[in-house]
Amino acid sequence: MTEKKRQRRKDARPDEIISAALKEFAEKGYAGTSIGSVAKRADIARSTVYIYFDDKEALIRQAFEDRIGSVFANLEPNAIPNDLPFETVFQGMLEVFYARMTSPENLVLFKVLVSEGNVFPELTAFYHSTILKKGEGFLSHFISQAIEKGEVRPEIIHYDPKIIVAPLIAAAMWQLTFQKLEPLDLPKYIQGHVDILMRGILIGSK
Amino acid sequence: MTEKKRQRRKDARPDEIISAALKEFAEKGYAGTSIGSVAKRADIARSTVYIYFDDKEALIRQAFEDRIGSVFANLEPNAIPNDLPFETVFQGMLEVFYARMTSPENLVLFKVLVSEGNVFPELTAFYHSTILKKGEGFLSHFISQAIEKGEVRPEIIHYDPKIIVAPLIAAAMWQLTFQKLEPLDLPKYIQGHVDILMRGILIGSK
DNA sequence: CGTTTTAATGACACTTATGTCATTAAGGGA
DNA sequence: TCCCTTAATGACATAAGTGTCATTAAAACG
Repeated sequence: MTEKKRQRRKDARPDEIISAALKEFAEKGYAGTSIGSVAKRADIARSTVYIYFDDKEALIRQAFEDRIGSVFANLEPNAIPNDLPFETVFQGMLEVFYARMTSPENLVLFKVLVSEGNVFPELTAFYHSTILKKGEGFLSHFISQAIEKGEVRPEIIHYDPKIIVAPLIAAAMWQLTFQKLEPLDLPKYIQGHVDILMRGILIGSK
Repeated sequence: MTEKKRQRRKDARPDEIISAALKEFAEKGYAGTSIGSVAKRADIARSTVYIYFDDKEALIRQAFEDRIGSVFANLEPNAIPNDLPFETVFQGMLEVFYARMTSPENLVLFKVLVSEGNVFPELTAFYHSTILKKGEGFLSHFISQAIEKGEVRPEIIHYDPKIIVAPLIAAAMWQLTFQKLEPLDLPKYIQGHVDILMRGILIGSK
């Protein structure tokens, strides 16, 4: 059996606890997770958790604040290359979005959001403004550029931009719920998304 | 205050309890709901619930079995009119799907599924085979017909059919989570879905 | 090396939920 | 109308989780 020795690591603890918590949340859901199980997973005493977090609510709050950034980190609207055809750039962009949205890291947050959105409206609002609005802004900007350059039908700007990325949201949803049962063939799925969408929004069909 | 009098209603109880449970689940989530709160909502004693259901798990199981049917009830592939243009029929079909998928009844099941899918894999499997596979089959059949009639590009059959209805799943997802914050303009959303999709999959663009 | 600080712990009191069961009374049949 | 079946209830025992606090010991410091 592994001998245990107390360790004092004030700085590292919070992050370790959050990581452990997110793993638990992914498995049992937020409401189904006890502080005790988080502590066990982090390999510390239950009461130690209370040194760093007031309660489970503070834990999920902090988790959102800490981890939500990674989803859209390092995405700069200005970084979009202006000389390549829309379709090429768009596909590249989508691939990044898909990878990030379907990452285990983001899927947990997503899952907690769906389950506990009613209970913690601030989390919903936070995710909405941080991830979705940012993504939507990024997307709109990008589409506008393409319209100006005459590549995309101008009417498109009047549609709900969510339509454009709906398959992305659906994919996250799907992976979250049915991955084990029938995992998505993501590259193929993306290809379908891009093909149909491009024909749907580009000026002049192939 | 309302005077209470015991009532013996063996036949009606199970359904009343399930209804109360689903309302609770919608508000607090499955894991966050106690048998006590369900009983209170159904206006009966807590122990009465145990007469009809072994435990909370039995309750959600029964709820799925009872209520899942309504989503795709009365949908017959053969009932699809064969003489109207694909776009017209498809839009009509989508409208029905949207209405059913975003109904509160279905959204609760959906929510429970996302939150508790890991904990109760059978529920996931049940929903998958009952709702999704059925919907997918229905859709594929419909698309095939349209391809045969020369209305839809034949390549479409090779795509993941989920792409076609992804905006539908995304819409359910959205309503479930962000309805209060930023409700979908469903008719407009559907219009966007249909427009882009039709241009994307029909033979010859407008 | 001895002292001091404080992170970490285990035990305690408390709250909330579960599942069972003997008791009660609704209401249909004789 | 009275009785008898059994649906419904309230009370009980048990289990699981919460948050607090005095005690312990790691490790930084002089």
